[in-house]
Amino acid sequence: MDYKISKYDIILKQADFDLDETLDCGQAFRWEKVSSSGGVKTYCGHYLNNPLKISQQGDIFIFHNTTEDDFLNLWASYFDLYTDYGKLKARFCADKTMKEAIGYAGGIRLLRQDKWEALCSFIISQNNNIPRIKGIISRLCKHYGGFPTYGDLAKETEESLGFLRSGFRAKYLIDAATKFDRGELDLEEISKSEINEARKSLMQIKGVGPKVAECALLYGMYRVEAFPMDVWIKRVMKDYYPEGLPDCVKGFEGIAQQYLFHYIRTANANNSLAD
DNA sequence: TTCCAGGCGTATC
DNA sequence: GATACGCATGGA
Repeated sequence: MDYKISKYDIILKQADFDLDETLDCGQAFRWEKVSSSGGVKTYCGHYLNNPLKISQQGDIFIFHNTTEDDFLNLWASYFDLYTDYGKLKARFCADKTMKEAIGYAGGIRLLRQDKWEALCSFIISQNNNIPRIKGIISRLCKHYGGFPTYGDLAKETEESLGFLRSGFRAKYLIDAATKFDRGELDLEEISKSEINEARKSLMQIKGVGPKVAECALLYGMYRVEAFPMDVWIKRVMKDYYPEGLPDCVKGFEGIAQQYLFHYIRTANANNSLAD
């Protein structure tokens, strides 16, 4: 990794990385763009309630007020910096559609998020839109002074979570929290299970179906072979891959999915403008 | 006003 | 196992 320490900051030179494409592409919901001017963009957010302010100018990144220890142990892992995306992208580009998708947003990286937070986030995501998902999670974190533990949520009721305005999803959050709090399910164990076993375990939670389970596995447990099928990816499959995914993404379907999700949504937005 | 959003539970066949 | 429908909320 090509980085140096400058007073209280870490300065990193990193290819295949863009903050907008990675932090605002619907995989994480707690990052906020705080400024963008003169080619420098800055985001603030958290991993496991550790705060970070990060800036980007081209392929140079500044991790503000960060120790080398935190950079190497927390953030390099969170941003998946130990994975060679150049190599992955080259492999994916054997497919024409993948090549085009990567051309739209080659700076997407799969974040290694917290298991519990990712599960909750995607329970909240169902039949919902991204701005409102962010609003609900923001109210949740504001209320608890950080992302709540499952112990915190296990104490709540549908009524006491009314402030979230999360609708029918509140009871699903409580059911998940209760199952982990009582030890009926174990996130560490699930993350190490064979993937079909893991899917089955997660789907014991009310409000967790195939899609949410797949997201929890991909975004919270870095199971890159998981492939969440939402309304957008269903369109991709219908329009581009009626015969199924190409061989070149095998084993990394989840990372390929990130590029495809961004691609179909961007293409759709552009078509809407043209209509 | 109506439609839709990174789906799922339930009822019905 | 497949298919239809309701669901809370709020932005477009």
